[in-house]
Amino acid sequence: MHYLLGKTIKERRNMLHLTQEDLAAMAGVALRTLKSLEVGKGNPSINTLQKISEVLGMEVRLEVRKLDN
Amino acid sequence: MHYLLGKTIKERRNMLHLTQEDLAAMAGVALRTLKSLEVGKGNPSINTLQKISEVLGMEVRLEVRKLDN
DNA sequence: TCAAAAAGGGCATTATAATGCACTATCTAT
DNA sequence: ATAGATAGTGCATTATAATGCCCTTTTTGA
Repeated sequence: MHYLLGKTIKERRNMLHLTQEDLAAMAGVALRTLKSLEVGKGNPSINTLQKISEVLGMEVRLEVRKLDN
Repeated sequence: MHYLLGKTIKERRNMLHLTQEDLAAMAGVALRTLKSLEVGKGNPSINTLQKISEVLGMEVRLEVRKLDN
């Protein structure tokens, strides 16, 4: 269901040359959690998402949908 | 912690003239869940957030942080 | 090649989000 | 002012996210 989310995280992580282990440690989330997330499994809380996003220099935003797609 | 998130949801909901009961029903989440979320309590999953965002014509996005704030 | 590193997954446990219920507080029209 | 509608909260329960352990698969550098 959140395949795109995991894909985004994985791509950004690779772009920064971080391993899953690096990112998980830096973000303060369990490696197992990050692994699952990246392959699109699970339904992360925004806490988890934000901790990871922080390290990736990204942010979770809630915004009005742009017209069209 | 997610005070801003709840505030955003509440503002958008009022803008659309929906009650918490309306929104919760339309989004398919428990009223209790929405209430807590709007006052900044809890740590919603992105599923919950997305269901609510959908009804509000909003979306949860993960994007690279803009330079500065 | 092939050994080490990195990624992916099964499963049990723990922490906590989601929910229901019942109540109180606040807002809103009359 | 006051009744009904809407919003906020405490607490117990249920569903599930987060985690740890351990093993398999895939990738990568020498």
